[in-house]
Amino acid sequence: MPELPEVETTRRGIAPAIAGRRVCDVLVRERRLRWPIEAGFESALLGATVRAVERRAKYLLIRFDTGTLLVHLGMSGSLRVLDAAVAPRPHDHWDLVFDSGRVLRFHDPRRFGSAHFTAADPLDHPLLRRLAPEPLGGDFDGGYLHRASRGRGVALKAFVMNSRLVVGVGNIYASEALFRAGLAPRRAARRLSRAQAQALAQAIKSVLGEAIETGGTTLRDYVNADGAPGYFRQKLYVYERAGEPCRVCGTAVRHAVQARRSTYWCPHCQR
DNA sequence: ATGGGCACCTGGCTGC
DNA sequence: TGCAGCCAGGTGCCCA
Repeated sequence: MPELPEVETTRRGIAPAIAGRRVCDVLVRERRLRWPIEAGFESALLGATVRAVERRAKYLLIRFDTGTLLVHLGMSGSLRVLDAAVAPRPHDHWDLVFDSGRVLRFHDPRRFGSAHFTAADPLDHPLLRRLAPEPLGGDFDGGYLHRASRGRGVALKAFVMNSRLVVGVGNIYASEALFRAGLAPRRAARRLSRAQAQALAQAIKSVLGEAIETGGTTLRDYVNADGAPGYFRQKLYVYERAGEPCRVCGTAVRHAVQARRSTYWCPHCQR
């Protein structure tokens, strides 16, 4: 499912519902996620109070008075806030029940998602420690992108999806950002001019920012904290539009597989 | 260091 | 109707 805009939309949805609330029950139905849920998960969270809900890359950081819960939604995960009386469905793997009578429920059919509790600084956690800058932050700009691309033979599509370079750009928004920047996905990173790097950084920021404002992209099963889909799909220029006319020039959108992931681009608008 | 491929898992769709 | 095959918003890890 989710790339950065969908995770951020989830964060904004769950934060007001759980901030300041205390966990009065923890139910784990399936421990076999990407990494098994540790044995101490329930006892660590029981009785804890939510201080804030933050995001780093595609991880949600639910900060409690006692530590931090790191949640990743993988490919098919979602987090919803429901009335605690609502019966769980298949693939609802764990619940945090709050003193408000609401439940934070993690749903993930493919189980590529994860949940870790840590009492230490979450930014020092092995999963977060080596992550690159946030795309919407001030550390990420054309100059940074241009410097990082020097000597790199990798294709631009894979380059912008590399979480050691910049986080949060997944398969949908990589294609969309390259379209907005007018850059062909198979061009080598080292061939980026300074101006093109600037355009690409700006395109990444604009596409992610606009997707967040629209509630993210729902292709198949993504839903926000209220169970509603995102509407950015209607604004996609190329993703899953193979053979359809480019919204700018009318040329048929093309599709190819790069590094085992589908890539879409307009052969006329992108060079 | 860099780049590429694999693995993890379920469900939905396509085509024979 | 049944079923095999393929594909899907991610990413850590292993290999050359």
